[in-house]
Amino acid sequence: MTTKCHCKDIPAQELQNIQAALPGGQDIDRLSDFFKVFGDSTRLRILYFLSRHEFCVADLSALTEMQQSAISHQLKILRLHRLVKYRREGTTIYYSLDDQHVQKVFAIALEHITEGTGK
Amino acid sequence: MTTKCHCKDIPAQELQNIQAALPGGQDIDRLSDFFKVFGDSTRLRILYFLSRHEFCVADLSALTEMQQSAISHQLKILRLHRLVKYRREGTTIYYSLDDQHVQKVFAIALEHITEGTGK
DNA sequence: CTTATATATGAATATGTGTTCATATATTGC
DNA sequence: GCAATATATGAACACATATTCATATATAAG
Repeated sequence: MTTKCHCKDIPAQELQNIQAALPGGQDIDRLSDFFKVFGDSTRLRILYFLSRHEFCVADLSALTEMQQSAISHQLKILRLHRLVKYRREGTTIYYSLDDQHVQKVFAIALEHITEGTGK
Repeated sequence: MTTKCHCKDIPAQELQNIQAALPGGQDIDRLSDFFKVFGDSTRLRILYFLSRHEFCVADLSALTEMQQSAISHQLKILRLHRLVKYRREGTTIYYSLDDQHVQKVFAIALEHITEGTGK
């Protein structure tokens, strides 16, 4: 749907260009899905712990003080988004980070959080 | 709650250090709240448009093809998280980005999304 | 094959969240 | 004051999602 600008100073042509350059609907959805993964404190804590060390499910359960089942469910989500990988050793499964971007995203988000008057 | 590692090769001391270094519960919550804001495609599109130009509510409504009310609700969330700012001109209110990190976060997320086999 | 252990999974539930609808507020011009 | 316009807001609803409980799967040891 082409848009008509209600405001005075934006040429219709420029508006159209901007709208046309919007990443496709699918890309936007993939982007928001990516961020959704980080939008949960349990998953965030799991990612934090894995950023320091490889851990098995039981340990993540203990570290986060959450039930094993909850951790397994969240690890599945992290797996599907390729943010963690795992290896089996007997009955134990060790998880670790599978993405170099995780650390970067953390760093920038922290910048935002900590800026301003100790907000 | 101090944790006892179920796995063989991690010294209890190191575990404790890792858990102790976890950002406080409040910080984790603020972090996940920050990401939650990006975890919605409507908000993401608004942020994208604002990254290209300042816009009034009616224009954002037209560009996103969503009702004015929905846009206002989302803009409120973006305001509360200090991601956008606004200025009034008559009855019209112009919104723009209020955070330098937004662009960076976008870039890194896109890296993640576009890596691999055109996933 | 049976038991024990570690992890995964499905169903149920409770809580959170985005959109819509109706309406309120704020500004401008008359 | 009143009408018109742009935006904001509260309630309702529909939908998504995180956790729990019970149970299934997988591996190892005997």
